[in-house]
Amino acid sequence: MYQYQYPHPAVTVDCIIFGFDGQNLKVMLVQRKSEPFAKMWALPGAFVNEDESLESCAERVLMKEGNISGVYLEQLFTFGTPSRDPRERVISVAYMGLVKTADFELIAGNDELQIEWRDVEQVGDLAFDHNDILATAIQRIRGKIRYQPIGFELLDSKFTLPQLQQLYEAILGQSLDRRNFRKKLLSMQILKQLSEKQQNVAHKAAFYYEFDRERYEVLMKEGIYLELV
Amino acid sequence: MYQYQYPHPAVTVDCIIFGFDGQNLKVMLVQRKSEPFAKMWALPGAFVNEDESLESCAERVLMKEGNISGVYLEQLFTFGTPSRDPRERVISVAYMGLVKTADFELIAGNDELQIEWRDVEQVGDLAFDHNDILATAIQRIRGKIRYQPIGFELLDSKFTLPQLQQLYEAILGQSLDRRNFRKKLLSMQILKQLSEKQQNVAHKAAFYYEFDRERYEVLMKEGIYLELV
DNA sequence: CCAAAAGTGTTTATAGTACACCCATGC
DNA sequence: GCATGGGTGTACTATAAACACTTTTGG
Repeated sequence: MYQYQYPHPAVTVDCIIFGFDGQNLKVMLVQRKSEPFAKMWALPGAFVNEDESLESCAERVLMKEGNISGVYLEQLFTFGTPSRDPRERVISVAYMGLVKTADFELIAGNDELQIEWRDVEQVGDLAFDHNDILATAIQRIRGKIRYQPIGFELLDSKFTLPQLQQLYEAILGQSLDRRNFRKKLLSMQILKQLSEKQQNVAHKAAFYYEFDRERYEVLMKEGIYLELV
Repeated sequence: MYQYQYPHPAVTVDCIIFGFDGQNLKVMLVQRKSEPFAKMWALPGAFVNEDESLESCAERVLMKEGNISGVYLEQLFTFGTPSRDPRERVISVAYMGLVKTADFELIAGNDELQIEWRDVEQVGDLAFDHNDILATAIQRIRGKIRYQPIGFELLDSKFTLPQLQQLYEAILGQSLDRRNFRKKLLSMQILKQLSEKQQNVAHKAAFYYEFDRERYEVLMKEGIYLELV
């Protein structure tokens, strides 16, 4: 038993993990085994341990659900409505993660019946206030992808420009002009073209590119403001 | 005594309240009466009550320190490094507030020796990790003022364009061209010019303007993206 | 040779930037 | 009449937006 002089809320970290399958933006969901909200789908999360930072807690969740580490993570928002959990006062710090789905091995935790990637447009009613959390995350990724090179976190390290454009279109929910998209992305010089091309495609093969992180860091140090789309 | 089966951290809300004195951007600081960090300056804050939302807690802090309500508040970030408070694990949800200093009556709380507006450039060492929190807030306001009409929250409802420009220059830490600044702000049509002018100034009197909130909301509904500076 | 998707340039419109002089007011 | 700060317009540059045809590949 843990005793305190004043009431202390429980604190969890809930994770919105976005992935991309080449067509649509996906989010990782788990199906709860126990009450409250048994059998409902929810965002993966964990209670924060006593000596663990919030970010480490998010990393622990990723390790638990998919045996993965070292991915892009950012704090999203903290949800603290007193009634958001029927058991007790629970404050949830939400983290947004961007991963390559291929690197992830989905492993349902002990409290979970299933785990899966779900299209962000086909998420039904989630447990707790997780629909609100997801909505906040979608808003964040839509805003951020325009001026920070976070899209690359969702693709393999080698990707074609049409794949990158498809990702932007899926996230923004609108189509973009191919010529203008290429012109803009290439003009910032944060992409390295490889000599390698796509193989076995029934049309002209696209070149692969890589994100040039060093070049990007140089631009950031110079205080250059990117507007990617 | 409050008992829990698992350890629960304490949760506080700390507030970064920005004000503007016509020249420089100010932040509200309180001087701590007791340990830890006795006599040091800190951001005003409070422990979150059991049945209070995070936002209500921030509002309570504002009411306590300055008997004010109904001001602009937004959640900034949650700071949760395990060692950030030497007493016990304390997670702090930071809120940023923008106020008109004239509306505020500074009232030192029971735990506080003093309370004052301090120039953001002249804040020394603060208690806890409050220098980090302040740095995050300055970054946020600098980013946000470029595309959201939050500057008006720091000025009287009637203001002149040179006053508004002075505010932008203070926040961004750079000077702006007067003609271009006026052109841009006026072109978005979110300012209403009043017939009234400045009085008793030893130079040409400037016209007063008001922020046109209804017009702004219409623009937002149309999905128009403003870039104010 | 056909279908499918990749690659490519130019023109036009819009927005940003740089810059200097006259005007109104109080003392 | 002088010092102080308010108000204004134009030319130039850079960026954004619109738009159609040719190329490569597998089947």
